[in-house]
Amino acid sequence: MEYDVYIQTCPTRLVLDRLADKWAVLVLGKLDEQPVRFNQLKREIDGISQKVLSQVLKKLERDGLVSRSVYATVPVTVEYAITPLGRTLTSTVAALTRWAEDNIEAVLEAQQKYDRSA
Amino acid sequence: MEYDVYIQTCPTRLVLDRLADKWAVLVLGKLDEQPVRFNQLKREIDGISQKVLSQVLKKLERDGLVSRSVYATVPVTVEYAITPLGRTLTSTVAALTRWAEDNIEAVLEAQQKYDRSA
DNA sequence: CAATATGGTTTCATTTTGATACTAAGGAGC
DNA sequence: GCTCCTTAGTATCAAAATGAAACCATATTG
Repeated sequence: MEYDVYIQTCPTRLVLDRLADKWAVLVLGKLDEQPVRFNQLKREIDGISQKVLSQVLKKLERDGLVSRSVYATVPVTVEYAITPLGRTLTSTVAALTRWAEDNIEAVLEAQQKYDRSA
Repeated sequence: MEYDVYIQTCPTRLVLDRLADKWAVLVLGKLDEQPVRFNQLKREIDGISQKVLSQVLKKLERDGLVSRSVYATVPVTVEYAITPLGRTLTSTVAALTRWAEDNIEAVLEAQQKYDRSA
């Protein structure tokens, strides 16, 4: 197989575009812990809008990374969970958020140095 | 320090937003192999525009992940290279592209299944 | 009878992105 | 000496994505 993300028309490019997204990373990170309902996700991912959360979940579901279950309660309950395929990805996206948290101070320092010299 | 990417105003959120980006991932992946010049990057990252490449490189440089060296040749040579800080990140972003290449078929299958049932 | 909760969709203004053209400086070919 | 090519970008403008807010149906609570 000749898949290569560096070729624009390669389908892997579309997948990378989906995953290399701030909101997708945060959603997958939350679902990795446990299944979560729509509004709970919205509350836990500070700053995400309903529209974007809805769109991200729909795309992740379409890609087979997330499953959606509806329960006929009142009001309706919709629970999102990670799939086995999605589970193979979570350690990678978790590494991204961990890197950000571990190296934020070095990054901020570099930014200040850059801004002073400019 | 209480850094948490799930808080909107946390500086780590800005870093995640920078890294969780298709173009940044592809640029870092190329620079991980060796220093590369501007137009060579543009040629190797199929589909990137000059403007976006320029912006991404500038931000990565500001964050201390990439260094920029200018040589007074004719025409001028500008070489971009990964920094030690950037080097601590490349294995993570490489894992992202590798996941995309390894799991693309499962994703495409999930998409077809989803589209058929809709 | 109004307020709150569920999980969304719709609308519209603002941002971001991408495609294209343009810059300047020098070398190569004719 | 004229034209084209290369370098590494910036400027411009249309198109697409995003974000904030309002709206929807349903049903329970106060």
